[in-house]
Amino acid sequence: MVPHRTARPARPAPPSSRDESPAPAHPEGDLELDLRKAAILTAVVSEYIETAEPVGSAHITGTPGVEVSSATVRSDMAALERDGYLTQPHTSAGRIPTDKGYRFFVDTLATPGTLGPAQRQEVRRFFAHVHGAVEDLLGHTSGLLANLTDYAAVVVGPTHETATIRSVQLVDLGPNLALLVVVLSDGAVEKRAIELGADHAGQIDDTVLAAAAAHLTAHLRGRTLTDPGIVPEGGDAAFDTAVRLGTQALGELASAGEPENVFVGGSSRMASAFDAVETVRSVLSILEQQLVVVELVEHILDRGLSVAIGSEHGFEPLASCALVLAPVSVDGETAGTIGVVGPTRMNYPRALASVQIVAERLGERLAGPPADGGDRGR
Amino acid sequence: MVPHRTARPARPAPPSSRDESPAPAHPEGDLELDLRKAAILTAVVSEYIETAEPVGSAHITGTPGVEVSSATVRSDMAALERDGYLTQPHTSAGRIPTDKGYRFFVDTLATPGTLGPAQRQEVRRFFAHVHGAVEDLLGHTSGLLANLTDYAAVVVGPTHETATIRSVQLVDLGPNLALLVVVLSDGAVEKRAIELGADHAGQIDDTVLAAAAAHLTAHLRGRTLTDPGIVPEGGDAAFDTAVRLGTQALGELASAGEPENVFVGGSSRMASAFDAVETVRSVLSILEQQLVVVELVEHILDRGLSVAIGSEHGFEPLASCALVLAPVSVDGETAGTIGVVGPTRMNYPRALASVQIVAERLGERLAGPPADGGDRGR
DNA sequence: AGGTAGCACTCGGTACAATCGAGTGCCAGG
DNA sequence: CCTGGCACTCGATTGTACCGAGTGCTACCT
Repeated sequence: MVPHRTARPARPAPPSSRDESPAPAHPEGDLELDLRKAAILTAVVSEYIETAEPVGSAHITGTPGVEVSSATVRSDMAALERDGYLTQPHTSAGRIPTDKGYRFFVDTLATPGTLGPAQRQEVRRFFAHVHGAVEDLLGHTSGLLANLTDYAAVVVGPTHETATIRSVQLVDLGPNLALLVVVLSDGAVEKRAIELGADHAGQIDDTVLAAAAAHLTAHLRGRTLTDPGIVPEGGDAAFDTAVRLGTQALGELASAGEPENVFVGGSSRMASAFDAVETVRSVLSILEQQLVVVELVEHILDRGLSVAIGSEHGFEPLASCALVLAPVSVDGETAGTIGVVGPTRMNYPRALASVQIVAERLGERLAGPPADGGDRGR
Repeated sequence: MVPHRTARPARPAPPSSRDESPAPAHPEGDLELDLRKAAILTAVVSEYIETAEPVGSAHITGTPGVEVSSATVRSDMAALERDGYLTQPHTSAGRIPTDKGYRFFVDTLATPGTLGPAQRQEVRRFFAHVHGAVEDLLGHTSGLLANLTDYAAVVVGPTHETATIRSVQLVDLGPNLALLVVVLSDGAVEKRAIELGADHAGQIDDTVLAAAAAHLTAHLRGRTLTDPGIVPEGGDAAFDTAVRLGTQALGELASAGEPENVFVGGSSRMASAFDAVETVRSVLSILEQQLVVVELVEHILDRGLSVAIGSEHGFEPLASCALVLAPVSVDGETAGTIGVVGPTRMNYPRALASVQIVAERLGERLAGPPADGGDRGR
């Protein structure tokens, strides 16, 4: 129920890195961070997320849990740096968090953050007013999420792998051209053009197409696209040809690398997220490759993470990015994923809160279209 | 056949701006540019497109048509500046072209430029290998065009306004849910979910749906989505309900602001096109709003332009951009538009050449799917 | 022992002046 | 009408000094 806490094993720190630590064996957390160190680290991360500037020891004295002098903070910061939670861009500058530092911050986050009333309102209005096909809904959702978080948002729709065929239709489109239209149980509609070829010209008319379509529907209903089974022939020549062409088109459709409906919204926001133009360009170009995005998202989820920070996802071109993901569940089943992509110094609390609430609402919406009438949900 | 030459009236210069000109009445072109001035302007534009730096008088002495000293060039440049073709970023800097300067450059361009063999090869390979539905083809085409030009590319597919209905189908999707699937004559497939409502539960089964669909098809075939006409009722209650719900969904479908299938590719390339991050951000955010893009493109075409430079399109947020467009014609009819969006200092020759060839090939492809077999076209 | 105050040190950023040089406008002379 | 020459402009570059935020270390305090 708390998707931002990642399912990583309890001991993230490699044991070999501790022998340097001057800290004595505390009675409390074994090799977890000192309470104060934790507070300091949290403060540094928060501050850096906000200001994007290296934060010095003096800046965080006085924040809750850090009622000590700057000198003490300094020594703790040095320790945190030794342990890999912080870095210095250069000597005599403040510290900035490492990926590991962000990780700690996210993992110890008490609450995923809450949205402001304006944001909540936006979400409510969105789901009250949005309409149209599922594809459009998903597309617009990516826009919503981008708006809420001010980062790029991705929405990966459900794959049709488990969806079964509900109907097959063949529509005449003119000379020698027909269209195969397949409706799947999840409401998706796939289509593919079929060339009849000059040799069957005239033989295959509307009647034949309709008969062949009925035949295909009868035999394919309930099967999946990827494993349609075999459709027997058994009519006259024209009929069999139509069936054969239809089956063939169906096969091509299944193998034609489904686009895995994925929507990336708000990528323009990456422009302000980084200062180096080259970084912006490369990140944008990654986001354009929807296939890569899908793979990345699935790779991250496979590893059991819902937040992947910088190097954690192991995808070099996005090393300066973090992803916050959440599955969308419909009736208990996972029906896609949504998430945001931002700089590693992203506002995690807000991102987590936004992703969580949108995932939830989207799930509800996908489960049952809006109860007509009262649109002031919940 | 030469789409880059715009259809603007012959005399772009307002007559009032000439009385300042010290140049005597030339016997040749009345108030067209001096031959040498034209050469100089062209040289400045070319140079600036290449280097992105203000070009000084000395840089272009010696280029064809400009066999004079730098001093002469200077005085001509001053005149060109007075006439609004060039500007100086600041005193004692070189000149950069104004929108009007680019316009002249484009209008007097002898040839739209030719692509390198590598590019030609890329186009050929693309159209030889691409496959799948029209939507995918258009989407990939935007990627191709972005690759060729190194700018963002837009592909606007044909609207379905004139397409007629070929088939209407109603598919049962589970409890109280059905799907309306409409196939149009241009091969497009539209769909919309229909809620049957609890009160008809059980009454409307597969058989009723099929009958209603056949009824709808019979009466709607050949009509357009926007003007479907009236479908008579005339069966039992369940049948009529199904027909009514279907008609209603059809109406919603038509009015539900068709997404006007539009594809924007390669927007990441805008990151390198401008130096100001803010410009990048705003341009990208425009490109994300497909509706705006479509309107802009149509607005430009309506004005008879195929190249819109900076202020010419009158769209403030893209004032620093130029668009190069070309219609895609299929069997003599316009079936969409493709184009590129880049900085005003874009490589017009290459952009024009790329847009032209891709538009042509895309048209051919849309007219008739690939002649199976020999894919070494033309 | 852990925290603190103090201190020397580092080093990026800024401010300022000097200089450079690309480029201009103008003018007198071919 | 073009050209060479010249004074001038002004952004960019370089060098220098300096400021100050921030650090690490150590002696000292509780």
